[in-house]
Formats: sequence, structure tokens, C-alpha cells
Amino acid sequence: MSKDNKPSRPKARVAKGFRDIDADEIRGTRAMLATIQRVYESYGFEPIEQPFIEYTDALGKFLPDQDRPNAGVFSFQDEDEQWLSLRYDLTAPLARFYAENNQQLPMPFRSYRQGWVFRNEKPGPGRFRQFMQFDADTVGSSSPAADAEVCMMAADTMEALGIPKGQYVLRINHRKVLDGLMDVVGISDQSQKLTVMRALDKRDKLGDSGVTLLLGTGRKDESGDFTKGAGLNEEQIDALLSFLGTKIFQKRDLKPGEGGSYIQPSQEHDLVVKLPSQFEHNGKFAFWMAGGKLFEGLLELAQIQSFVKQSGFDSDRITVDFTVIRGLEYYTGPVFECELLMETKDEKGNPVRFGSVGGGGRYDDLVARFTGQQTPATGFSIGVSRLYSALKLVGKAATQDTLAPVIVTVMDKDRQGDYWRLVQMLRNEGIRAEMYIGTSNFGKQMKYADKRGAPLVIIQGGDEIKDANGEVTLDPNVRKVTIKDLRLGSELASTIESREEYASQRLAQVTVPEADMVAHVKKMLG
RNA sequence: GCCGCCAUAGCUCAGUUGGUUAGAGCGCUAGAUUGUGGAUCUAGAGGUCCCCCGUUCGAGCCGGGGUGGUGGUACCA
Repeated sequence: MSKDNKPSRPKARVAKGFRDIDADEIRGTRAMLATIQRVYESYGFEPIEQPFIEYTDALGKFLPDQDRPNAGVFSFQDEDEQWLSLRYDLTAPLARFYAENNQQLPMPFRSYRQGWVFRNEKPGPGRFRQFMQFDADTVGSSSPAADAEVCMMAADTMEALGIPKGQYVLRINHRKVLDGLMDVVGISDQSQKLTVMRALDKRDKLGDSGVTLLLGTGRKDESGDFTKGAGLNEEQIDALLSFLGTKIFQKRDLKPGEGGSYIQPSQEHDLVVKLPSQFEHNGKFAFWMAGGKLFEGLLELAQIQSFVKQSGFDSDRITVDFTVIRGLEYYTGPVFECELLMETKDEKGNPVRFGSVGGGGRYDDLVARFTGQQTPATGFSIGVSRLYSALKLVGKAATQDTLAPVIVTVMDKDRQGDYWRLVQMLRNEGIRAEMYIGTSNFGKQMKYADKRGAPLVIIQGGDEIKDANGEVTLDPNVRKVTIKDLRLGSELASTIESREEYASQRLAQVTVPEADMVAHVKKMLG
């Protein structure tokens, strides 16, 4: 046959940005999801499942920038030419669901759900075009209590998963604080505001010096790519960066003489805002507390902080951090981010913190897109596979809790009925078992069992079914099976050199009456 | 989107200043051993050297263009 006649074979390859998930990860993820569900249920949240596909206009308006409104989303047209899209998060579909069903739903409506979401964008290391999120949302409550509850639930989830106090932290911030602050320093242009927030978001990665460049004229990275800055003057940059040192804490923790000034945003909460001294001494911003957005935001943060403290969550678990930014488009109030603090190594071997595994916030306008009526809502979203890799890193992922099956070998093809019966005896006792269903000879069957990771192999050939006189018997107390312990056998094998010795030894196996097989298997499995 | 690096067997990769039939290890299949997994030995299957154009007597190798992958960066609901 000439080369040209060969059928052109498709390349076996997974699509870019997608991946296959192996048995270990599926089992580990299932266990993790069950734990998260348990916590969410205990908070009174109800499950809901929604389709992968929504009408594009139902997801539509909150795309990243208006220049390319459809970039990032997988979309296609239905038979009736309506545009459909794969969901890119679980929040927009929930808003659609609530708007469609709010007559029948209790208010506030508390729901959780888990599922795959899709993003049509360039994948990176650890970033895929299909990934799983686990969301919880409260729709219909404007109270900071709803925000506080979502944060507490996230913190409880981390601990239920085995991440100890001090290894994670929930940071909260408030859109009104950032907006108000930018008003105060004289940034009014909307696109300039976005640039400023993006710059502040990178403080973790680039440090204050990098952020200063991004707030000013711009910054060139190592690859030579230039990022245009926000164009602020020195005084504005200084005011923004020094504000990041502002703290909210309980009054009794107040330590005089630490510098800065202390403001009590509300009498009913025993909380105090401490401003950094640079900010205080800049007379130009002295009026900044006189009401307005900034003040409102601080007050709400203080309330949330007060609620979580009263519930027993100290600031080592849930804390205010003015550098938290999150999504730029739809959050309208508090925003949250859950960060894991344990260290891991980057490519260069430098220690680096694991980073964000989830986040969320208040999105009061999302339902109003459909109904025209403002409906307050707040929620939290967990990145499932990222959280799973974190659990693996700290050794808290459930793995290997499923033992590979016991393999019943087929010594004599004419007696498959006998082997089916043996397999069923094991299965009926709750033991994972399978009969070899390939066509290979006995040696290959052993290899299969080995590769499969089987703990035990059951063998029943002509020798085992004969009685003392050499006659075939059906009496289960006389018929025998040979049970071979592969795990023990491979240990013993490592001390043996020659093939002959290895083959003649019949390592780690016992021959017992068929009637006692199940009891012996149970004992050998431990 | 922008910048860099890479592309040879299922996988990881060698391949000399451009030279005739393109290699290795691992994996796979089979045998040595038709009732015993490891180790060892033997044999076999498996290739559009990413694609196109050009230079050349001759290109896996050189040049141009394209495609794909990957790393960084930007965006990120």
C-alpha cells in the first residue's frame, strides 16, 4: 500500500484550554464539593441547577469592555436565529432566574449551585476555558448582614475543608470607598477610574513602585510591552497609596500614639477608622470625611466587620483590605476575596503565596436589567479546581479512598458462569470486584490486574474444583479458590533475583474453600 | 491584543559544515514462560521530520511566509 492511500488520521488531542480529569481528581473533587454543600446547607441555602446555555442578551451587558462586547464568550445562533451563549459565570444566570421567578420565590432568596462555566479566551497556566465554580447568593436583601453572612460562610467552608486559621484570609472592601476616594482626590472620568482600579489591583504583583508608574504615566514590563497609565499627578498618587494604610478595628484595640487620626463612623458599632498620618496632614483632603460615598462605604464595612466579629470571626479570618478590587463592571457595594496564605514555589523556586481561591460581592443592578426594579443581591464564588489544587498542596484532599477492584481471573473460558458467580458473591458483600473480560491468556490477566492496581486476584482453575479423589465437585465446601495478594507479592518479589525462583514461589497466596472466599477476601483487604 | 521561545515515532528527545535507507530511551504488541504480576533477554508494529514557497545537484537542517504550541504581558464577568 502506498503512502498516499493511507487514511488521514485525526490527531488525538484535547481542544486548547480544555482538559480531561482523572479518577483521583474526580473523587477528590466530589468529596470537597460534598463538604462545601454541607456548610452551605447548614446556612440555610437551597440548591438550584441551571442550563449551560442562555440567550446572549440575558448574559450580555456586563462584558468587560464595550469595544468588543462579545469577546470572551462562546456564542452561536439557534434555528430561529436568536443568539445563544455558553454561560461564563453562575451569577448572570441566577439574576435571570430570579427576575423570571421572583413572584414565587421567598425574599430574600438564598441559593447555591455548582457547575461548569466557559470562557472563550486565551488559556494560561492553571487557567482553562472550561472550569467549575461553586456559588452562593442572597437575592433581595440590601442589609450588610447578607454580605457578612456570605463572608462567614466562606470562612467556615475553608475550615470545614481542613484549611486552618491563619492559612486563609477573607479580605473585604467596598466599591463606595474606592469611588468616594477617587472623587475626593479629583478623579471623575469613568475610564480613568477603571485604569486606577486596575492599577491598584496589581499592588500584590508589582509592589508600590509598579503601581505608582501605572497610576502616573505608565509602565513597561520585561517583555517590552507598555501599559498606559492613569495619568494622575504626584499628589493624587500619594493620597491613594497612603489611604491603603487605613484600618478599621474595634475601639478597645485602639493603641494611642500610633499616628494618624481616629474616626468613629457610627455610635452603634464599637468600631474606629484609623487614617494614616500622611493623609491626615494633607490639608487638601481634610474635608474628606464630611459625608458622601467614602463615608457611606466605610460605615457599611464597619457594620459588616461588626457582624462578623459578633459571630466570632476575628480579623485574622475576615479583614478589611482596601486593595481588594475584583470585577470592574457589576459590583456596586462590598467586594470580597478569599486568599490562601500557605506558601508554594513558583517556576524559579521562589516562595510565593497560593493566592485567591474565590471572591464575590454585592451586585444590586444585575436583576434590575430584566425587571427595571432595583433588587439588591450579594454572593460568593469559589474556583473549584483551584481550591482543589490548594487542598492537595496542604495534603487535605481526599484521595485513594477508593480501592481498586478484586480481579477474578478466567482460567478456563468454558466456566465463565462460575466466575460470574464468584464476582457476584464479592459484590453482594460490598466488595469492588470484576471478572477479567479480555481475551488474553492467564499471564496477561495477571499483568492487567497489576496495572489496574488490584489488591487481590481470585484464581479458580481445574485443580481447585476437584475433590481429594481428583473428581470434579460442586460442593462449595470442597471446591476451592486461590486468593493472591498482589500488594504483598510485589513486596516479596523485590528480594528475588531469578525468574525461575520468582515463578516457582507462588508468592503471597492462599487456597481456601469457595464457601470461605468472601471471609478471606475481607480479611486480606484489611 | 503585544513580545519572546519552540515544532522530528503514542511520550521525552538526539540528529555532525546541507549528503544517499531519519535514530535512542520509555511505552505498545508478541515470544522466551500454553496455571502466576516484577526483573532480564529477543523480535515486531509505529514517521506528512507542522504546512507552503524559495535557495541548492541534493533540505529534517539554510531563507521567507503561514499554522499550531508554549512562556510572559494586557484584558478578565
